[in-house]
Amino acid sequence: MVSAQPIDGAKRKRATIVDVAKHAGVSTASASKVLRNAYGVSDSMRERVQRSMDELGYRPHKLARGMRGSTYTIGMMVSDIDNPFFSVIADGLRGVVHPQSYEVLISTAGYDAASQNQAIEALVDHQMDGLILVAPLVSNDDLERVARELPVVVVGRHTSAAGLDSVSGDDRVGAALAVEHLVEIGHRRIAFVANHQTDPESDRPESYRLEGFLDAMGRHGLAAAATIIDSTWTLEGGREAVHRIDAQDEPPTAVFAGADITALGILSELWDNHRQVPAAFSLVGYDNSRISAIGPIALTTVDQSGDIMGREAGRLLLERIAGRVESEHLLLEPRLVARSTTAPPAV
Amino acid sequence: MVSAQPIDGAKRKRATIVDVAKHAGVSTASASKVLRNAYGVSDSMRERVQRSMDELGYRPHKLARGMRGSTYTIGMMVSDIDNPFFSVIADGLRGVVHPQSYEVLISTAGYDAASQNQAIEALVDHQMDGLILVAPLVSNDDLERVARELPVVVVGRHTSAAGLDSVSGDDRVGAALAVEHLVEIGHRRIAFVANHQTDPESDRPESYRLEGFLDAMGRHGLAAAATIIDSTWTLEGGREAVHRIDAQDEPPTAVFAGADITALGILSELWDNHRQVPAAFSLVGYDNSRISAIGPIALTTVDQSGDIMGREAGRLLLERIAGRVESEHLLLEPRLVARSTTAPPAV
DNA sequence: GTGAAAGCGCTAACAG
DNA sequence: CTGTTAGCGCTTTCAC
Repeated sequence: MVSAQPIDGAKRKRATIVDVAKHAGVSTASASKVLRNAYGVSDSMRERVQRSMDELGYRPHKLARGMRGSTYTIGMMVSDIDNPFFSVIADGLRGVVHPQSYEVLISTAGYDAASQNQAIEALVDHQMDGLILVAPLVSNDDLERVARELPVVVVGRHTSAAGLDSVSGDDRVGAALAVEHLVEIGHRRIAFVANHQTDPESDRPESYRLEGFLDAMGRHGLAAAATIIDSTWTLEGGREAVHRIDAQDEPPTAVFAGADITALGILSELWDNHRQVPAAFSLVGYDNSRISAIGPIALTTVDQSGDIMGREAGRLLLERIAGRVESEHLLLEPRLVARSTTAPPAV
Repeated sequence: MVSAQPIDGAKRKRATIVDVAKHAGVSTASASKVLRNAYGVSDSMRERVQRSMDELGYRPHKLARGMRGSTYTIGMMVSDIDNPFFSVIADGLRGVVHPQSYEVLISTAGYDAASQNQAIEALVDHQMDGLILVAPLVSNDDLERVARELPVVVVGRHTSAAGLDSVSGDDRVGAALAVEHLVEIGHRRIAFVANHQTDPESDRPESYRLEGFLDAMGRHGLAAAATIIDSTWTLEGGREAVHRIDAQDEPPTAVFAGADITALGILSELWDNHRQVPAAFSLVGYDNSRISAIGPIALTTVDQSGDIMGREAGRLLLERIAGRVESEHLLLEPRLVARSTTAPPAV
């Protein structure tokens, strides 16, 4: 009354490592070693087990692996799946981790700290081997807490949180690039659309871009000609910004939108009122999202090379999974992409 | 030499169900029942266990749950994270499954059957409770194979595969809508940009849209005025289509692009050559992606209400997880969104 | 209504 | 170099 035999004809279950081991006539431990490319297996055994795995169509059970070892899966948190910038990052990331037989699973988290924390927890609960957090809105404390549990790389946010890596664009330099370009073609009165959607924390890109804008204006003796338009970095925020800009006593001849999506909103609102860019004013975005290149848009913008960010983030994360403990913080050089929304002022 | 006491001061581990049970002074089995809202627990016990969970900050371990029961996670496969249509679906989906305490994890799979199959396997290996497959490019056989393993809902593809549900737009009707609109404002010579990027399988949206286009043209006695432009549904494909259109003996006065992204490519190419829409020809897209609404684009297009698709897909999947076995196939009514890229022909 | 005990598929010690 | 044996945290019979 001990031996249990599988009832054939019933829904055939997936092969397990026990089946493989039995089929190859070895112990499960050995089969496991082959699976993990671990040390101490003879070539003949490796081959035999491999063949059994193939024959049985064996695929390891991620969950079971995760219970003891690792899941070979890395989790990526993004606010929104529909962000061209995020998608480039994801591509870059996959490019470096796939060859190492890691997979990427994405969790979309929305734009508030609470739901982002929840999304991060979900990833942790799934026993990911490491996390890529893209432009997270959670506090540094939260970041550090997560980083104590598993390897974390933050992308697109200059964080001072300890115990994790980060890679982001040099937003200060990027903003300066936009200013230089506008000043060079003759603009003086320049407005910056600031993002105040979220709890302003000093290490967020928007803060650095604002700072970079103000510094650059100051360097050109244009501190007095700089205006800050308070809005949010969304399509709707861009539309609203137009009205705030128009309400100025001396309207600017150029607007630096801070983000492409905001610039798009501005473009839309102007268009609805039969106004043109750069006739109404010159416009610069930030991100060089794919849309910005589309003919009728042709937005002048700042590129922050998301693909490289993704690749570097993947590299750093793999290193951390492999055991590195010192933090690394990468700052990537942005570059200006001049298109048709900027022109010399009308005088 | 039996009692083991946790060494305090060491890195505090996450609370497990054993800790909760101990803390509440009940068995792990009971704790588990409370966790799962299972039958047969007294109110007093439920309350006691709940409090212990809160106090210990207990979060169940997805992997361990998945080993025996379910992971309360549903997997979503998309070709590309950067597709506005997919993102709306994802939002709709989350809207219905979150309240039931299910999470969504996304895997991006690219545009070929092989890597999509791989992405699907990855999701299965993670023991998802169900799968949402968005516009999958894999064969019906593959779909059925997966559907035998776990609940599956296909979105955006009319599939005849057995054992799964599907929800998609009525592409035939959508294409007809575009034709009606163009014919109504006076067009006769109309071109359709067809997608031949992938192995043409009869149940793909592109086939239905092509069919719908030809049928509608026929109904208006315009079969001879219909042209098919062979290209691919990408930005680049749209650009190329322009040259093929120009090469026609009698160029069409209107173009139905089959997808917004293609229309965007067309718009871009025209713009680069200083040609305008609808002056050069009227243009209709398909999808009503967010970009199409942006002022300078203002693309006339067909909306297939992705949010409803997402919601319905979630509902169907939950039903299937709950045990439904009969297949359901939903067909959603599309609707035309007329904007500025269509106008009566120049005569 | 509640609890004890047997696994889920895999990996990690440790023996041989 | 290979095999035995405990678990990982949870759910699930099945007794009580």
